[in-house]
Amino acid sequence: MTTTPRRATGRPRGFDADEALDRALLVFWEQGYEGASLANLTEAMGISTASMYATFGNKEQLFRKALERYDEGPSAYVPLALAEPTALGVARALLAGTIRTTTRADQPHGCLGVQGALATGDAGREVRALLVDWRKNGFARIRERFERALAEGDLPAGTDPALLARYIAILQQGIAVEAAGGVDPAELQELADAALRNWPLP
Amino acid sequence: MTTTPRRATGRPRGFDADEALDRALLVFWEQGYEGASLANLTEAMGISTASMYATFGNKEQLFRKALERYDEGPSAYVPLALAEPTALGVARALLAGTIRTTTRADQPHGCLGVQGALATGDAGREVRALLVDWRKNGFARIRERFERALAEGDLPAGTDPALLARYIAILQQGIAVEAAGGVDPAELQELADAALRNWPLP
DNA sequence: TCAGTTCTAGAGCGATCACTTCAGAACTCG
DNA sequence: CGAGTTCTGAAGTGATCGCTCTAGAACTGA
Repeated sequence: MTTTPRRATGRPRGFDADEALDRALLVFWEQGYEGASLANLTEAMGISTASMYATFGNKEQLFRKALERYDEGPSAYVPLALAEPTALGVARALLAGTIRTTTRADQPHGCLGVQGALATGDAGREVRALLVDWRKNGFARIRERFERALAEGDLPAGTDPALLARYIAILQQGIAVEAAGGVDPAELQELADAALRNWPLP
Repeated sequence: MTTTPRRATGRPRGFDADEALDRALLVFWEQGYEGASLANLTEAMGISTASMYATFGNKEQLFRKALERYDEGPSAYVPLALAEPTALGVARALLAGTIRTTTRADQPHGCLGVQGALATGDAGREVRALLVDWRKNGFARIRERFERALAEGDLPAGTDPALLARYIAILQQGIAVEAAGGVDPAELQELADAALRNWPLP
């Protein structure tokens, strides 16, 4: 479904493509696009390189699909947060979701969209650009949500929605870097609370 | 001086070690530790691999020395900022310095201490840990400065210096990620001003 | 001048990189 | 059943990885 549409004929695939993708996601998340070798990936996925190429195309396309899984799974808190009724509620939910996702014990720490390919050599140039767009898109969705909040009177007149959105995005990314370094989630949550203490109320 | 003490005898080195290090720094900064290949590095440095190994040891030690150069050069604003007379002045100078350093047109965008090795494969594990320590140390210096400010009455009683330091560190790292994505420095400066608008004054 | 020392260009090391090939296994359909 | 299709394990592709070796160049001190 999320990968290749199955044909009715021929030898059936000997593995679950979505499950293999989830395992690849964990490898990319922890080691980054360039740091994750095909040997690492296929070993974690439990399949041969031939199966990987037949199913996913190549390493870059595997990463793109892993990023989509990241959106559907670990990053699924974002649309839920944006649906919160108030701008402050949105901000709170975004930061709490970021902290939860970047510090979970059973997952790599940090954010795939940040550490997946922040600086790369030539081989990673396109994936690097992909993640720049991914982060830009995240910012744009927050900005649009705050623009709506402003129009609805949920933010005081004169508030700059883009500036506020940039504030949240920067806090998210800063939190992701801290989380990658192993900082305690409780401390990050304390910080998130403090960072929203002077939120502009209508 | 910063590298190998010169002997009086033998064939003299045919290049300036510090200048070569500066060029290596730029490559690591842009491509990250794993993304920068020895071929990239030595080509930028203008020397052979044999000269690189004789002078700097190996790739990891080259990175460690490049990070020291980073502290002395692009990151030299930090001790100056910490020497500002007030806590608010410290915070302002740290954010302004971060923005300046991570967005200069003649340098790679972003921060070496963040994007040099945020997520790596096995080969980059030690450099990754090195940068975690580098960031931890940066945070600790800010925290200590704010503890002093609290003792001096430059921050209101009851203020948590560690929390405030974490706030600055997270803003710095978030700014670094945004800068790596090409965000306009003017917008980042606007954000920095806004983020300090509710600073706790004594 | 010449012995002693250090540096460097070029070739080359085994290992690993992303990726491909191919023979045969495992299925569906008629 | 056999024909047709698809998947997979193993072996192997050229390129590049970080790193080393060696011959000789370039210096100093005696």
